[in-house]
Amino acid sequence: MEIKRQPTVLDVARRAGVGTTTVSRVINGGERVSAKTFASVNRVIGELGFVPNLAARVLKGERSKTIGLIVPSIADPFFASCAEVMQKVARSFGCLVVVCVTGNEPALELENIESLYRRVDGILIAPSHATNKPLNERLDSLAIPVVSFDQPLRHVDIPGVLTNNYQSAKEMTRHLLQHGYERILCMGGEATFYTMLERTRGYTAAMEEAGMTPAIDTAPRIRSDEETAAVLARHISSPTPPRAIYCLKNTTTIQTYDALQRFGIKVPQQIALAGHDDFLLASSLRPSVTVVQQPVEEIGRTAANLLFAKLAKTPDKSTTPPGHGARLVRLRSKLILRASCGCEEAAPGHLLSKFKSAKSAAQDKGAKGAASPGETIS
Amino acid sequence: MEIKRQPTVLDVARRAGVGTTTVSRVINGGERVSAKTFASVNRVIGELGFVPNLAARVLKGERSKTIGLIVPSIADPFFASCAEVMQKVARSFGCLVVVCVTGNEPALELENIESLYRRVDGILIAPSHATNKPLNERLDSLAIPVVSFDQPLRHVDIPGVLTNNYQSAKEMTRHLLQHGYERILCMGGEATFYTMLERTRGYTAAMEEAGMTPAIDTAPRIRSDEETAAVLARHISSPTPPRAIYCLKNTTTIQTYDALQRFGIKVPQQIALAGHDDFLLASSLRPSVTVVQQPVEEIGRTAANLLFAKLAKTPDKSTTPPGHGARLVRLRSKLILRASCGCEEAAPGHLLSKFKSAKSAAQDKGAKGAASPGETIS
DNA sequence: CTGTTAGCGCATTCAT
DNA sequence: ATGAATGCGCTAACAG
Repeated sequence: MEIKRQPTVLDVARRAGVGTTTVSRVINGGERVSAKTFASVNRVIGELGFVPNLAARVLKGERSKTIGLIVPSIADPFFASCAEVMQKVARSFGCLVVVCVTGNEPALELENIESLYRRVDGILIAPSHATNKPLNERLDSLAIPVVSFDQPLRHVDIPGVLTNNYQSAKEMTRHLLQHGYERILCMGGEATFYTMLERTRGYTAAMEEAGMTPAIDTAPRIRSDEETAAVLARHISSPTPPRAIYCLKNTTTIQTYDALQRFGIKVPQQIALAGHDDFLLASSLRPSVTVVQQPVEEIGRTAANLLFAKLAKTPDKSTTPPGHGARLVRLRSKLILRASCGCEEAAPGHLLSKFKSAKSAAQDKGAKGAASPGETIS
Repeated sequence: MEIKRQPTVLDVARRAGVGTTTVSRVINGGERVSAKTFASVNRVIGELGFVPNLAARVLKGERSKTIGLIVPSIADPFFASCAEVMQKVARSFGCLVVVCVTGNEPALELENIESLYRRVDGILIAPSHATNKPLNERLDSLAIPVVSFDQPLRHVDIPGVLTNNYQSAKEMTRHLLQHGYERILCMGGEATFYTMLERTRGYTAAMEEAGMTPAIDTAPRIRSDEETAAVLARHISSPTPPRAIYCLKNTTTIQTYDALQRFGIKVPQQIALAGHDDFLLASSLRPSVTVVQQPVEEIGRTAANLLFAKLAKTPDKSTTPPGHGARLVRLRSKLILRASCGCEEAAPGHLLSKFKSAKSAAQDKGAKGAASPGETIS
């Protein structure tokens, strides 16, 4: 465990009998260096365990090889999955990712941007409010590439990746209507967010298109389990109880599902249910839950790639603000029709027989290591 | 949108009519500076929008105000929740968090450590293998504080936070035994990990204590849905099918639960189920799922605090390796007894009446936009 | 192909 | 209480 000072380019240079420039060239790919010196310098680098000091590089105007990710919450499965892919994309570009969570508080969003600024090469952000003026302006003046996802940034020249919230909400509502349900309630919290607004719009459009009266019950803040249950109870007890419910967001869907269970209400026989955003176990619940599924990983990958594309276009050190070319990429969500909306449950029956045949095949070492390669994470 | 060069201490100094030293003093708290100059310098800083350049500071030997977090996956709810608290703790210390995911691959773990080294002030790591030699040694030679969590690091002087996996697995198995089940199967993937090993040990101990024969079916890698189903099918079809199943990890629990549903097997009547690690919706499923619940947030908070405690002890710039004082903090998990193990389901009945009273009070505008501000309802 | 040299922006001795 | 000068480690002119 040597506590010696970390070796520098100068140490390497001396030991290799060359100048510091040559060392610098070698660690940067070895342009304009003879194969011989290249090799010998590289050897010395190995011997000394030399690692270039990033701070010094950055000070010289090089990139920090780090990008920032700003999300409302990293514990939220949606953002967690996004972060995972983004991290992978970043690593493929030799970049690290620093994660900031905002809890959807504009003040924290701004604060995070400040602490990220001049420490990262670019920023990926899932803003809480599309029209946050100070945020928009600050991001616009940043001189490093920014890409938004999940929600767009209005009024500024910043590209973003989002899904067709409006369209898919409309389709889901239509589907509910096709089941013959007339009174369809739209429930959710965080009603002020862009995504929620879009979904509400889609719901309303489908209802009006069918000549039905939209019934929307949202709250500005995310609702607790108990709040959701109380709201639901009120609607159920009303003279015109809903025949179906469309939830704007997966936590609402889960809370609603849970409350319906507790109330002893049969889904979908008494009240049908559909939600926006898929969630783990949605297919394992009985009844399984019908949802609009967003292409989460694709969102993350697309946003990250967009950012690195901008980074690639802007030569190092150029302080030039990201040129005009803002684009909104809109990805398509899918309707996953399961049982809670009234569609047939995928025959739950005794599928055991299906696996019986596997029995002999897997009889080897207790199925040990019979791992199918990669990407299992679905 | 000024594209001007970022202001430096020199710019501030000139404009304020003082020397750079004074500016430096001001931005570092203002020791040895008259109140008057302090104020005037501060004003200029505001006017110019001056922000100290971190790279230059780091180059001078200051801290980077950044910590690294290395986890197998950030999409995993357990690590995502940890990350969220850690991020919060870090921010309270003015630090950012860079997240690296390893997919449990030792090579990536090492690679991440290298890319983090000399860019962060400390590292939080959830190692995949407690006894990974190169990893242990590298971490030990790092000269910056390291704290492990979820799994310990063996053979090195590095503190860690973990839960009583052995004990809680034993208790859960005992509970299953108390239900009168005799053949209890222990299932899981990633069998080589410390946490899994500990849980397996606990299960075995409880079984042997009761004079039962342990039956363990694990795989070195995490299993896919289909693999789990196949493994399960084999056991069920065997001459001595299990009466209960203890799953080592939440994904396994979910997969098993799902497979049992598909097989049309009644839980817990035909086969009882219990798992290690709680998960979202475990209480909403019917039957609800009995689990060992780890204090996730507490793990994250404790680990982060441990790291910052070490950071506080080591004065800036000191290259002194973290002194000896490694401690393992062991947090207690809880048994959450729900229905899948055979315990009574919390009466699902028609609790609607409980909420009926809210009806009249909320009868206003057809519930449209009748969003009660925040938490009023409770 | 290779070496010398001058900063990048800041904290810091050492004078004053 | 304040300032001038120095160097952290690296890259990029600019010679050779």
